[in-house]
Amino acid sequence: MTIKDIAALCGVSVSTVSRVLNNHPDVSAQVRSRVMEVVQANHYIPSNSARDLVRTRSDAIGLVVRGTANPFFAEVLKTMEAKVTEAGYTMVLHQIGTCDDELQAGAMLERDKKLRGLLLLGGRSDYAKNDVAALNVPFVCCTYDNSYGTLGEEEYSSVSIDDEQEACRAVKSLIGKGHRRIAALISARNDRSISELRYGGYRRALKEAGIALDETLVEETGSFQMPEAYEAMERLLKRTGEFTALFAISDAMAVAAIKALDDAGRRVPEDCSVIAIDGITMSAYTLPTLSTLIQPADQIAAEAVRILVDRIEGRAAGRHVQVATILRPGRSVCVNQE
Amino acid sequence: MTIKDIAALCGVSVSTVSRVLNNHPDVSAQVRSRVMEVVQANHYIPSNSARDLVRTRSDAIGLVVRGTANPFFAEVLKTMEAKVTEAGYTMVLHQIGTCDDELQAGAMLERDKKLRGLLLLGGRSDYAKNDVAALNVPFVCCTYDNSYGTLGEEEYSSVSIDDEQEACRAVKSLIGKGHRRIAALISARNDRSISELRYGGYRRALKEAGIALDETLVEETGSFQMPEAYEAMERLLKRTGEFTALFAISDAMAVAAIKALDDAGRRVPEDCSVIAIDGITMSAYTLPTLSTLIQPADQIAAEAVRILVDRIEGRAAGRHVQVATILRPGRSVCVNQE
DNA sequence: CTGAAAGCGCTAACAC
DNA sequence: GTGTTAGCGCTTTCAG
Repeated sequence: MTIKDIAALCGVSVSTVSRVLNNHPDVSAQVRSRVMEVVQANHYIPSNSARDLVRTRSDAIGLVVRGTANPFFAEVLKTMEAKVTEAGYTMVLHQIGTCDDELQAGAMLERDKKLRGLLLLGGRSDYAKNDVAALNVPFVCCTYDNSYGTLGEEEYSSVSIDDEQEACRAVKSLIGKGHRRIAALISARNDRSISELRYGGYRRALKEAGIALDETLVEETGSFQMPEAYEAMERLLKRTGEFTALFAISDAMAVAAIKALDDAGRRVPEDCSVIAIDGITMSAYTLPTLSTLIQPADQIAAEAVRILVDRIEGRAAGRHVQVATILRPGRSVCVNQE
Repeated sequence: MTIKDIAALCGVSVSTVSRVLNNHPDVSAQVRSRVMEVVQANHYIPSNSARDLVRTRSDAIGLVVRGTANPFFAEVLKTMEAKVTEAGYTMVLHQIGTCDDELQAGAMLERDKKLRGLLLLGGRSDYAKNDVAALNVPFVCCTYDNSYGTLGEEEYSSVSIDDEQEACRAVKSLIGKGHRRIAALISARNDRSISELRYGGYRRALKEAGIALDETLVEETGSFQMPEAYEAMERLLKRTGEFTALFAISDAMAVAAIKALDDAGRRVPEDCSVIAIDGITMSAYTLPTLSTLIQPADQIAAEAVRILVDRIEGRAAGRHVQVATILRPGRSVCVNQE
């Protein structure tokens, strides 16, 4: 069933049907309702392929989300959609796996949907010039920047927290409570991304407090998932129990770690304080509720859309915003009782 | 940059470029490598719109996921993708919000991507004949069926748990532990879907045990989210504390309820046992770990793909599979101690 | 092995 | 207010 069939069924031309379908004003009410009738009756749906192909320009902003599982992204996504609409654009969402390439996905979307701009939610922090050359519209990296890449400041935009700084802050808050033997649960020491950055913050906090780094207190999970975090914590506990606090680089990892501690007979926070970074909804409802530095999802989303729209409309060049986290005090941290 | 530009740049025709791009064998190695070179250098990406438009048939199976937030779906999705590939098809994923219409989204996808079949993950349980008339390929409803609809058995396929039966089983397990005053945390009494079905199972379990239904022990959350579940639990606790166990229709709701109970000074399971249905990863890592009936994600996914492929290849008519849940014993249930 | 040409279904001028 | 028609970028016969 094509627009041609509908036109024939109605005894009008394809352009008239097209006009009705696209809410153009210059169609008589009579013809309009007749066309709508036939469209409904035949369950006719216009082909987006054909539409996208013929349209030379759109008001669409693309959003490529890398990592469906990340619950934090769901919250950002919601606000982004609202802000994009508010700015008079439409949003095209595209989710990809953690293993997929967000730049390639973005380039594809740009091509197909004739995007005006691109929002990248989660991605690599090591873009080279040639990587982003595939993109011909402004883009904003959300929740990450280009710490390990070779892009110039002007060549991209970003909105994120200062991962190194915030991790440092989290660990220092532990130190402030009298903890000196602080374990770290990270994804990987050198993932050229979030984990590496936050691990760097952990190391700096220790250093600035005059505490020597003890690598036996650091465990890598290899992922951001709960099962792997639980297992990593088991390994750590098997190796050494000599710590009074734990810094986890994400909420989900922290929650799994608390369970591992509990299973090993160590109470949280009495026997081990736990702090993390993220601030997802879930960790506010687990017991004990998690103390964490929350990434302000709404602010990140709003800022990202604002920057992108400004760029699209020619009001700005590459801009980089770092938003501050907010401490959400839970019940997982207490003063060192040793 | 179009295929024409690439052709011009290479000094060949568009058909040759097309052949290279689609891995057709009849192109000389020399020309092939030259074309690839130019494609890479120019970051050329073929237009999917144009491709989809011209292609009359594909090997694609569409997957429409309704409700990004649902962590259970993420697990099903993964297995589905593997099984679809294994069967020699490609998968096209499309995520929509809880408020969107999965049939419309599916019809659109079918049209655009020339689908051979459709997998619907999460959806309404009350389709009428006219609703599904928009679909021209076989489809399988996953995690739900048509309990409240008017479809004939032959008109669709489904893979799900028996929500009423499993809820009944969950509540009976509570009764078996000596509980008689059992509260229920549901989404809505009459959502014509999961919540209504599971609430029905709750009522039947009570009835068959000779326990009168006490509506004051039933609270509606209006959603499946944790904050709403927490608040609903607060309302319930404010109204009455006279229950020794709680049945929640989902894991996430149960975890939030446990937190509400804890905040109200009631220990789980000592003061109140809690059981739910779902079996998401998260609830195995909260404290106390949740006792729940797990929906076997892998089995649902595998079964759904098998049914769909059978239908596509003409080996079967509408088929309906109900998979059994598996009890995952946690620490949230104990014998009634009153 | 390679090229020319016919559409896929639709929108948007441009006529009437 | 309505119809005619030229492409959008691509794949795919069909020739050579």
